[in-house]
Amino acid sequence: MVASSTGTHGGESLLFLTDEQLRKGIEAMFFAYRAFTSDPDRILENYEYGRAHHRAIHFINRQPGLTVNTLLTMLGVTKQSLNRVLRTLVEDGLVEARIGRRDKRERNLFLTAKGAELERELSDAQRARMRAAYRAAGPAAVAGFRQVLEAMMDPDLRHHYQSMRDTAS
Amino acid sequence: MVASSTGTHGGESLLFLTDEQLRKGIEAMFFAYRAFTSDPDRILENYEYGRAHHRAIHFINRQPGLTVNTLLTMLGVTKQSLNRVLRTLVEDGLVEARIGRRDKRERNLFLTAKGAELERELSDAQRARMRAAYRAAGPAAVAGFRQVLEAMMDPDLRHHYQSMRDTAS
DNA sequence: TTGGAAAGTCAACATGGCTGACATAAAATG
DNA sequence: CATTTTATGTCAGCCATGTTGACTTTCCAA
Repeated sequence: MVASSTGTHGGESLLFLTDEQLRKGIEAMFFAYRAFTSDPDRILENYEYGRAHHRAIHFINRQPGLTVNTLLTMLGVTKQSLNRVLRTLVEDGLVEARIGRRDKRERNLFLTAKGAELERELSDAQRARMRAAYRAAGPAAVAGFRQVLEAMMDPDLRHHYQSMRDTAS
Repeated sequence: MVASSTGTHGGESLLFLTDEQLRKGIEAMFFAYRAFTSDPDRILENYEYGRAHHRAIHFINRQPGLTVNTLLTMLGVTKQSLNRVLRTLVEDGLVEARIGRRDKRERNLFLTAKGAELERELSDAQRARMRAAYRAAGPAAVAGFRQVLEAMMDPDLRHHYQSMRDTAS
């Protein structure tokens, strides 16, 4: 632990809220996110796909059968933008778009076996880095990591994050 | 199922390293980073600048007088890409590129008063979110947050991160 | 029956990555 | 001094992925 920033009994040091500490946090986000995306990006160079395809595949895998609209709000892009990506994934047989049973206007999205295979390759790489970082930092740090990230999210997106099935995979 | 990886053999619970936990971490990074960039992005819409300009301004502010090459490696883009951004910033009087004293081939980059002003506006917004997240999560969580992010970085970029002037702690 | 929602599509445009090629000035090296 | 290397800048073009706007089809629901 950062000793100096934890010395807060009644006196409230709040050293961890200095502009300098906040700036360190900002840069940590920048550099870590770069690393975080680099592994899948490297893999995707071998395919005709990009980061946008990865994101779509990730969320379809996470929540099989989700509708286009749901995916849209999770990704935070326009339907035109997503559609361009989704179309190639469907054409290439990585994603299946089944007409909704209740509501036939909706499309429920699923990964095919081929799609699941790519998803695994991408997420394996990403998990490997995450696992190494988690292991190096330890359980307590991981808890803090998650707490801060969750507090940083916009409330509506936080709901998407929290609503994840915690038992899956 | 993750059940197998929840096994607590040896007494040390590695529950935080299950695939499910790692996936939560991956999504936390995604959603948090989205939020993290949203505030400056919103501000930049009022100007003719984008995220790339923000990043350049950020690092020039952090390390006044740094060379183009240094900035290049920190940002991890090509010189053509950076130059496009840097040129507009210099033309618009936000950045000054002074010829190096020791080595006249080099350009030392500085923010002008106008550049510093925009930097402050952008980083104020970003810090505000970071501060709120830090405050909500507390000092111990912040320490863990930083530990995990640092462990996640590529070693060479980690050096850039660590070499920051760190006045506090 | 009609209005609105879900999805798909076309077109056009902006940003910001990339590669490749080339120019200039200055440092470094033989 | 001559040559090579380095730091920077620039032009041209390509690609991925974001945007807005307009329009269609299908279908649910009031």
